[in-house]
Amino acid sequence: MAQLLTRRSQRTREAILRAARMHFAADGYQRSTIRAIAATASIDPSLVIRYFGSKERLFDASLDVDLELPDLTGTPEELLPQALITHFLAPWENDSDEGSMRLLLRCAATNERAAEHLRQMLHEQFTDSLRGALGAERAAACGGVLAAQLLGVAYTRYVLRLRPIADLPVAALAELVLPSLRTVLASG
Amino acid sequence: MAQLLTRRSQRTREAILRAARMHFAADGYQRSTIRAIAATASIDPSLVIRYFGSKERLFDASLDVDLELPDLTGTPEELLPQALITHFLAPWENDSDEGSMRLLLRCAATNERAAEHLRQMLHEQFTDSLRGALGAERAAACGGVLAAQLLGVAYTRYVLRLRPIADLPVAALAELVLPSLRTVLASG
DNA sequence: GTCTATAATTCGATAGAC
DNA sequence: GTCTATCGAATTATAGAC
Repeated sequence: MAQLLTRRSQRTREAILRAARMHFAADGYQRSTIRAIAATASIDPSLVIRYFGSKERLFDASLDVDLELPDLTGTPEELLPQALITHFLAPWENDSDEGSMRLLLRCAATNERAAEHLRQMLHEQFTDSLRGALGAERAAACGGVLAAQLLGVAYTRYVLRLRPIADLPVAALAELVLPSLRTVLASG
Repeated sequence: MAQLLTRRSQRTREAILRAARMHFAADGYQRSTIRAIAATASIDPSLVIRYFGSKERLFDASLDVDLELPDLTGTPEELLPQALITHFLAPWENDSDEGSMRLLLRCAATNERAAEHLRQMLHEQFTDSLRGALGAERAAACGGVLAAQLLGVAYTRYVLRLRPIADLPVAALAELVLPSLRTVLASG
């Protein structure tokens, strides 16, 4: 009995989180109202507060996502650019996940809390993943520019939706960006 | 007499616009309140409405900025990457201008009106400037990736403030990005 | 666990005195 | 042209019934 209620509350909690990510990703923090999030989740607005305490804590919970970069240790350097762009763009391309990644990039622009989250995620996951493939020294030399380029593609494609970058199939996009990534690795 | 009043109202109008750009650039559209903008401009909140009609029209006026890219027609191709990065980053580096450029990049992430403004500015000014130097065909082939890369640097440095890109002197940053820009021009 | 009702703020915008 | 006072709407968050 208690188990049933617990399961049900788990589902409610996840429904709230899913709806919150959708709204935060689409409209940013301020314009996303608890009422609208609750409506999307088909529950009462007061439940959002009951489950997450406040709008700000709900936002924090929504920001808790992963790049899910694989371990690149041992990847041959000529395959690294392709691996980087493929795995880096994957969480954005994959729409089964309702905008939890776009959320970070979008909100980091006007919300310091989200920005700190994104910086830390890039520092811990992206840079570390790179270090496994390139070693500490070269990863430090290349990491910044690589991050800027990949962030640029993501911002242009998923946030700003600027053509032609926003319209290309992901494979064509990768082809277009690969030469630059190779250059960075070669010159770093 | 009428002239004196007109000049004074001109100053007031400009003070409001300057304060608005500061707040919009720092906090985005929603979190920037008319009251706070008026306080920064040292005037009464109702004057903001009187001068600009509404918060939204004030926002539109704040978005009306220029990349001020020079005419690149005839620029030798080996000098083009350096010219691009220098002139593209200039309006962001120049802090005499109180964040009117950062405003665009930041707000475009969560405000469709700002996004449309930025897209149009890039389309009209950046792409056209490139067309003068490369011709229509090659400008179309290279423009997208170049825009993504430069936007990536700008987003990383001025909006996200991710190190090391955010901390580098602008000359060192240009050196770091130049190889990639050359590669794009060479492969486009 | 869920919902109704509402308290407490805060905001954009207006009316009118000076 | 500028300021005081305030309206009306929207928001987060809470209290308490069921």
